[in-house]
Amino acid sequence: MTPPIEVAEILSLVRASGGRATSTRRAILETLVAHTDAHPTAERIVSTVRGAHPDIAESTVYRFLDELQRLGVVAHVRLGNGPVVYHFAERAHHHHLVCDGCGAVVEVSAGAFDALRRTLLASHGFDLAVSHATLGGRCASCRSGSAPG
Amino acid sequence: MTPPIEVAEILSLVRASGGRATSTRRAILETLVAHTDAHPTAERIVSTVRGAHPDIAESTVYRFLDELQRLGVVAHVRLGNGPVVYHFAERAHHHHLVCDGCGAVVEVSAGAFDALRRTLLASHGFDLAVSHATLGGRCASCRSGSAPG
DNA sequence: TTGCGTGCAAAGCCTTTGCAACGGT
DNA sequence: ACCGTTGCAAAGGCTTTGCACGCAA
Repeated sequence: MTPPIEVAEILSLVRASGGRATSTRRAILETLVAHTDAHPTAERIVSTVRGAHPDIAESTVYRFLDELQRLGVVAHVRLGNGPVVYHFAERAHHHHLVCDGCGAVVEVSAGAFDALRRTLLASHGFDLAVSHATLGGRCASCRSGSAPG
Repeated sequence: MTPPIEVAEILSLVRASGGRATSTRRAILETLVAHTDAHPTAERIVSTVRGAHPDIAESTVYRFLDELQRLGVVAHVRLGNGPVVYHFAERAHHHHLVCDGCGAVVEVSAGAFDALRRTLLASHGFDLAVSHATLGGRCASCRSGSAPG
């Protein structure tokens, strides 16, 4: 039930779900693995993959990322107002705090959310994703200053 | 420090910050007050305001909502993939759970977040907004069924 | 009178869609 | 051979921007 994070395993999962393991998809996955600790946008993924596949289309990346998301392999997150960023669902044991004042993004380990997660499951039957939260608020430095951005 | 939720008070706040109290702005605020318990999009606000101001431009609404957000009067929230929705910051004592499977939006009272809020403040100096959270996960009905959307 | 606010129209950013050719199984 | 996948290009949804006129303070 735990989605894999190795290229070969993910491609097996794709095949098992009726999809096909193409070289383009392998290249996209390799890029994602290389960015495991970052939060690449679709555009960033495209330009990295172009190293190996110069003709890859943006739409291909969007479509495959969508499928990976459906399979539970990756999650997409909105940080601030920019484009969506992607990351492996299993690898991302953190959530994001986005400052309303300056737009800074702070990562918090998912452990801080354990209690909340249990609460939401009990009260609303809602299973909070370990990887998928973006919370607004005001960061330490914006709070010490006075005015909003 | 608590932002007001009455039209006249908000317009005073706008003036105090160097802005001007125009009839267009009054109409936008009245629309927001009328939608206090909903989550209107910019488009919804525009079409409602057109009742009183047929020629109001979308850009005017976006610009004023931006300013209200800077003043801390309203917050904007992303629910799912659609357009941003707006609401009064003070009135919204709830957060949003968005189901990754079916897109359903569940509201949770902010009280459930009190413990988390204290934790984040202590550990990261981050002041979680009472009104600004959107959490991903899987809702009760999608969990009882088996497959994702 | 000063300069912010406004409508209009156009551009912008990110993402999705249609379609014919391609390629995995 | 079948059918999912791809590149290309165009459209799409939502939001922002430029500019000249109008109006609040």
